[in-house]
Amino acid sequence: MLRIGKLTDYGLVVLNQLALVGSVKQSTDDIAHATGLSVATVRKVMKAIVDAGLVIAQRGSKGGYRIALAPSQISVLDVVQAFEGPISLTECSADDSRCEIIDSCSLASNWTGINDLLLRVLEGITLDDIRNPDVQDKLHRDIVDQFQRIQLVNL
Amino acid sequence: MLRIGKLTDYGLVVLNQLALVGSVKQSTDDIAHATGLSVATVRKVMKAIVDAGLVIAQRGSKGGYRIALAPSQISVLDVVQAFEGPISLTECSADDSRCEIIDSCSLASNWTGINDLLLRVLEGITLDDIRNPDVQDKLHRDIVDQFQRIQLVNL
DNA sequence: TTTAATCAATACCAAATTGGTATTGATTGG
DNA sequence: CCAATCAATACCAATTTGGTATTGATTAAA
Repeated sequence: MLRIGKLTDYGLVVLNQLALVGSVKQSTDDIAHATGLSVATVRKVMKAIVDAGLVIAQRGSKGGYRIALAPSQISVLDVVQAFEGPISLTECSADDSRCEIIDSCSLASNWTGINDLLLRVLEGITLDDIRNPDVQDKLHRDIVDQFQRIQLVNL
Repeated sequence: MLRIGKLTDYGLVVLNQLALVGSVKQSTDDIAHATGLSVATVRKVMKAIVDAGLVIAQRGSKGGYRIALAPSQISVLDVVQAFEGPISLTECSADDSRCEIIDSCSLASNWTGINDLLLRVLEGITLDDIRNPDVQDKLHRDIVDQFQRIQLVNL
């Protein structure tokens, strides 16, 4: 299900912080300090984004975290999926489950379509866009404009 | 938070059923039968879509439900909001709450932007589109095309 | 006016999820 | 070897969700 919990938000905050310092490694404590999050929570956040390959961890003394990709290469979808797992709006649009509502299950494919649509939108917004409000605003306006035009065509 | 639970899915299924029979009233039992949902669950579903004004209820003997608007006038956003309430992706983008993470709270506005974007997408898809796969597919393709073009512009 | 059909409101409960924290173990540089 | 650091897990309280049941209000019709 497409759901954005606090952890996802924290993830973006942490990635923003890591992007800020570039290739300088930062320890859990450093990150906790910089973001205002608790150390324990940061640890949980780090696990998700390390597992997702967005951040590189180095263990041991003088270890720490650094961002794995350029901010322009990290999409909001990447972050969301790192925390929420593979996103599907409904159970119907998930891979494994089968719908028990026999008669109306034709709707399932539609949720899937809507799901894809939202994923693409999230995929098109990068960490870089988010860190630069101007670019993000522009992106937003453009999409809205385009979308309204599309609506008209389909009336 | 934008989350689509089973009830929302059921809501769409029920609305689809009501759209199918047009202005003919249907009782809770009728709907339960037609959709395969339990009567108790249908009642819960009906409350949400009646409260949202998407369906008109008539009490008493020979009462029942009928759809309140043309399917082309009901958006997926309407249905989602009927069940999930006002949608905001994160608590940060909700009206009342304030973010405790002082340093990085500038990100909040970005979630709001992303949120708006997703809402517009959902707003642009109607019950009619969903019931007609062709139209929905076309809508989907168009948006994706447009979106990719926008991405290129912003590289 | 009584009755049966029907929706409305609410309350309840079990299960799953989420946010948050703590503990113990593995790795690494000095 | 040791101190710093990440990894893995386990835990818990609080909330949310799905699902059901119960009681009350309304209405048409006999």
